[in-house]
Amino acid sequence: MHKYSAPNPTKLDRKFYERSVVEVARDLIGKQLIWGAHSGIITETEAYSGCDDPASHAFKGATPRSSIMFGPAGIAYVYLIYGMYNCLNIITQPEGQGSGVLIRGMKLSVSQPSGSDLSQLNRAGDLPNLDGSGYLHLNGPGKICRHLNITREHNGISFLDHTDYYITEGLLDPNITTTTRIGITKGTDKHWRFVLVESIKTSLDK
DNA sequence: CGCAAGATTATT
DNA sequence: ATAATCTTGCGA
Repeated sequence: MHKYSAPNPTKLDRKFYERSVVEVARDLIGKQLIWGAHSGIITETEAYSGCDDPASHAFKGATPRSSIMFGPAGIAYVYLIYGMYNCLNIITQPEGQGSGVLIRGMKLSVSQPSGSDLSQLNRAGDLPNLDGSGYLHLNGPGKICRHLNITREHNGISFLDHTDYYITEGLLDPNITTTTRIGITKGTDKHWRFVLVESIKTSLDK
């Protein structure tokens, strides 16, 4: 059984996001993401650093697209990949450094399961729920944005000063593993992918 | 201005 | 394995 932080958890603040991108990526695992009417536990992240990371959009410096990565921490960076999927990132580190965390997986709270959601709801052995309802495991950055209706229109919104877009405390003591990052051809040596162990699919899952 | 590559996903 | 689909950034 998981332990959750106390009710009325505090919103993660600028100091949290301003740290090293790898630390922030790791520490976002198990946190609760609030996105409008949606909320869920973050289960998978990847760190993308700046000029030292060839896989990062910030590698070659600020471009029209990547300049947001060099801005202040705690800001959403949403980009389109392969012409059809959006990806949500959160900018980290002090201004001018160019880095961000890709949100790759989450357990979305589903209080009124219906239709196609029903067949995908996770059941036995899964994370317990905050409110007694179900979780939908969104494993993949494109799936998250599709389900939560996150688009490039949200590029630049702040997680620090909105009442309906923010991240709070979640699991008290999450088990986290690291692997190399997914879907990239450069920077494959860095183990900057973080996964909540309890969310890893096993043969016992349905 | 043309073009290749891309932090993905669903399907075969 | 591969198609789908279009933006971005680079080089000419």
